[in-house]
Amino acid sequence: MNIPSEVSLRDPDITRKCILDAALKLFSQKGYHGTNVPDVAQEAAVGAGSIYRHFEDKQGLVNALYREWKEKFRKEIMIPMPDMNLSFRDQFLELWGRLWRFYRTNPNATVFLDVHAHGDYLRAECRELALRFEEDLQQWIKAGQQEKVLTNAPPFQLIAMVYGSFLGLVKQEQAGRPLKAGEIERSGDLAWRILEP
Amino acid sequence: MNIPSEVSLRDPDITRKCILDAALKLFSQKGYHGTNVPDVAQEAAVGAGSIYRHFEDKQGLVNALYREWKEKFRKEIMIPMPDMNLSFRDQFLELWGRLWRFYRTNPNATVFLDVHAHGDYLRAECRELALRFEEDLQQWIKAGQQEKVLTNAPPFQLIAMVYGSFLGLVKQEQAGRPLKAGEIERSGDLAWRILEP
Amino acid sequence: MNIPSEVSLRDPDITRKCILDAALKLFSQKGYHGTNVPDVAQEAAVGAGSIYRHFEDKQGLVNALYREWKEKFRKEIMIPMPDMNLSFRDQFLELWGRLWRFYRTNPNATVFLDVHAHGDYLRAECRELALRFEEDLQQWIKAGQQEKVLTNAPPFQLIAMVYGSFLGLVKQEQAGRPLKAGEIERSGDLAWRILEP
Amino acid sequence: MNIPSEVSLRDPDITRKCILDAALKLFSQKGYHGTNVPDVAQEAAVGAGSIYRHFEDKQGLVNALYREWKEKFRKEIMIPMPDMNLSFRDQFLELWGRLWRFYRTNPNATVFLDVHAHGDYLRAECRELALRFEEDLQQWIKAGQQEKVLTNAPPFQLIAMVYGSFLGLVKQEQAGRPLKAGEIERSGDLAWRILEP
DNA sequence: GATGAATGAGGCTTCATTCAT
DNA sequence: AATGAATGAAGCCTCATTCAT
Repeated sequence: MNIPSEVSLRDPDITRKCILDAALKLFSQKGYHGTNVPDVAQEAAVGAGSIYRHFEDKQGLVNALYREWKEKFRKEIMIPMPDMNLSFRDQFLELWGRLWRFYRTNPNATVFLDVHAHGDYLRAECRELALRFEEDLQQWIKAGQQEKVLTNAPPFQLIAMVYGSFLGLVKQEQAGRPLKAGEIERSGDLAWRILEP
Repeated sequence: MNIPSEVSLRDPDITRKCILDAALKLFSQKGYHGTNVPDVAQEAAVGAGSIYRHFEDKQGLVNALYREWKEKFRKEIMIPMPDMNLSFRDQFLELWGRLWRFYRTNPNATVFLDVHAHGDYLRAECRELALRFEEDLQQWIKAGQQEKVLTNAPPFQLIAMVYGSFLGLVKQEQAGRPLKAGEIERSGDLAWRILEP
Repeated sequence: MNIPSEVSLRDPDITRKCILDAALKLFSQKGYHGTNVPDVAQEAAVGAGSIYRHFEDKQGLVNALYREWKEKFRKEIMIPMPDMNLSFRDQFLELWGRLWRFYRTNPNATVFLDVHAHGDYLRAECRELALRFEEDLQQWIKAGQQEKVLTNAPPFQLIAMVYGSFLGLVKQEQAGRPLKAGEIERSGDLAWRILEP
Repeated sequence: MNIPSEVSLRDPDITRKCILDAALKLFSQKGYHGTNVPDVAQEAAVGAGSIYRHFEDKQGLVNALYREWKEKFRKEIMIPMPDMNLSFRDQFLELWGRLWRFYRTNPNATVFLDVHAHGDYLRAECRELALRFEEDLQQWIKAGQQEKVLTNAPPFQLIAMVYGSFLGLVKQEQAGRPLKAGEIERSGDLAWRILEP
């Protein structure tokens, strides 16, 4: 009854990658509920049914996407931790630079991770990933606070303010106001001020 | 004097208010596409059809909601501008305090305005509202920069970083980690550092 | 976006009845999996969505249908039980006559109850209904066996053979070979022989 | 003499048999529309595509299955016809015994033939098979009626009642209430009564 | 001949919207 | 003005079928 108009010979892993890339683009632009599966399929240039060969369902797709990117994000930002012989300021500037590198390389992923951080379609496992990441950062902050080279405030709040600053700038870029090279460096100086003793 | 022989059981304006409140709650929690009209009606304790008597359609509802709250937000934050005889630092702390007052009084609205700031269901008119607001803030920043009491960086970026910090803290609260009274004040100090010369 | 082409003013209970009747017809003819919901809607002359206003889903629909008809069947066959002053033969012939009356009045329902008796989409509650019915019949058989006016064999088996005979004849009718009036009566005589001592 | 240099790993006929067996199991349990082709393939431990190498399509598969089993059924029940020197009662008991032997050897097939006897996916050829079988039985009945050793009623109806009784007992077994050896024999006595003059 | 990933029509279900009451 | 049952387009998902390997 159904005649596939074109049979792809792609490696299954490549098909999976195409789907994830298409989903990333659409989810980051239109959100989870605003994106529909057939559109993801079209963007990925696969049949709608193929998505279900690689993912349980739409929810399984966001969760896989979130997990993959959150993990990638964590690794690129946190591993390896900046050289502890550097000053905390320089360590911070390194982290800030990594954030920007990640964003510039993966703008959609950066937006996606922000927008989907609290959807009720994310499974517990994904929420824990996010938590674990913040706890690692917290350790770093606490160390600096004990050395009196970071200001004294609840670590979670410092993280929230610094990462919030970063996301604020990201939204500027997304709205069509990109930062120039020097401005990015400058923004690191400004963000560092939040943390200074 | 005429005494109405029959008094409508519900003031239409009250019905409208109920709908807007219900929509605010649901839109802020589940997003535009994740919220459906019958649920808004139920939350508002009105019939589904009644929504269409007060708003063109679902899109008309978000737009009205966004306009009303963005306007309210603008007024509560910007009007009147802090006393220009105060130091810029104190002016800023006043603005930061207003942000927190607004958030604590209207947490759903604060989240709503953030989450829906870039939906493609927002009509141009709403986007302009947001822009105009930022331009007013920009003026304030530029004035400070000319007086050399605010750091030199593109005003839009400073706004983005400061408001981003605020939103970062708001997300912390939404995630169940509320700031104590002293911490809010402290956060103002920290945010101010971004703007210092 | 959607404009109902025709708005029905039917009493909701009537709509529900129309859906049940349409479902009975199609389920009995094509089975559960062979019947699709839009077809039921069309047969019932309602919109496809309306079915979900009255029933949880397709499974909820079969279950409701099965429950209603199994109950109706039980009442028409078993209530009131034939006069116990009659001979068991006459009691049986009365029951056999009721079966035929039920079938002739509700041929689709008779087939439906047979075909769907063991579907794994039937909820436990429905299966119990069927069981309870058989247990009542069993009581009647056991009474006759104690009076030595019914043959001695496991009651369940006697029920199975007699009701099987009835269903065999029903299938003949469904295949286009209806029994004439006298033949129905005759079939009662023949079926009775199974039960005779 | 030629020795094949390479022996096919699987005899095609065996593959075909595996598919038919898997289909029999699933079709008998879940019906035609309730069974899907990939599941048949998995049950048969073959690739989904292999089914289409042996059968036209899903409909071709049921039809082949029905034809094979109906034919096997006919042969096991009717060939050779019981010794005509036996009394009709003994001839009947022989047939009844064959029915039970067939069922006990092929329970799925027995259920399958019953459940799928009237599906509209069966091609005319299959329906005729069923008809021809009944006509043969009819001949046997008519002969007995002419000898006045079988009761006088339309042969089709007698067949329907007797075979209906058999199916009723089969359904009991399928429902988990198996007949003991003596009860099967007993059921033959009871079924015979339907036919007695 | 066998495989199984890919396909997309079609099934089940949701929900924005209407309108008779 | 308010209601809420009804509607049907559109979304999510299944599965019969194909074909490159």
